[in-house]
Amino acid sequence: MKKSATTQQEAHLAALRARGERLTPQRLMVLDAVRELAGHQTAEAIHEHVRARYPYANLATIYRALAWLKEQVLVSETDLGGGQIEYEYLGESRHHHLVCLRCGHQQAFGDEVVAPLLTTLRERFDFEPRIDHLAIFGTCRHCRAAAPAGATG
Amino acid sequence: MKKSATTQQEAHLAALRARGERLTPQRLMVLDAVRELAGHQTAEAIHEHVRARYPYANLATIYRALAWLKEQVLVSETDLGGGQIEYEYLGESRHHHLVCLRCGHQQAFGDEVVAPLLTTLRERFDFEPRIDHLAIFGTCRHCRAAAPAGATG
DNA sequence: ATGGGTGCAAACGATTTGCAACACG
DNA sequence: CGTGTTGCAAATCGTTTGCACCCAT
Repeated sequence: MKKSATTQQEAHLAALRARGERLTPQRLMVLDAVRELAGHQTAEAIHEHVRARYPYANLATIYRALAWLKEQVLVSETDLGGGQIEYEYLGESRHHHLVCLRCGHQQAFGDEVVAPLLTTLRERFDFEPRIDHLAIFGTCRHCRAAAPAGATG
Repeated sequence: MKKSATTQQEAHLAALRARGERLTPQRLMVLDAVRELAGHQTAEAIHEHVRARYPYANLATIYRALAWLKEQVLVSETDLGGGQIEYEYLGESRHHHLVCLRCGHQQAFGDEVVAPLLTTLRERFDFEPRIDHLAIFGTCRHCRAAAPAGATG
């Protein structure tokens, strides 16, 4: 019997309130935006989305809300090297991405693929990893087929 | 019979020359700097190091040389989130780092720990990963012991 | 001569911050 | 009521770029 994502979410938010954290409208709007947009989003894209309903929304506030949401493990922050940081909603299930260096194609994969690595790190180094999102660069299947190995750039 | 790192290096450089790549003094100096400094270094630190011998060295050139060295897989680029990109010499053996979110402590670990993950990605997604350096954040053994789990920030 | 590399200085632009007014708990 | 948050605008600062000159091929 698995609770729905929404219920889970509500519980999470309630816990935050109980901890005395401030769930301001702006923060909630940013959370909604990240959830609705889905996938990696830039601060600016999130800003636009929020602006649609709340025109006074300020970019600085978006950044501050995202930083806070990241602390609360509700949002992940990833730098795909595009000069802009990307944010993503963290639902119940973590997932990661394979990014092709040639064509830019992105493919998601589940957290279970990374789980063994995490276990190893815990056992061998007594280190508790906190991997919210992993971006692994390389060459996708299409580009592998299209060109001989070796060249990466 | 394993060749020395230096010989290996020379072979690599010779191969570049053969390919028609330009091994300018500046690029060589940057390569040396990264190798001598060891560990993650910022562009500025590398700049300082090179400057000691070649006062005319320019930051912009350092950046351009680093970008080139990265393409040649002689140097890795990592963003540890400190607002500055860090560069590291890529010797024969890859290694990665565990970074503690609390105390900032860094611990290196060998590529063999990551190897199984790479294999999985290859087999399951036909994706050829190119992981020059991985920075995994989390809580180190000391901080784990010092404080109860849960809190990450 | 020709294409690329370098030095210099100026531009860039995503993110951060100071401050006063304001809202939440 | 007091501490934390927001909005606004300006600052920050690591990195990139335009351009003229120089080098190696």
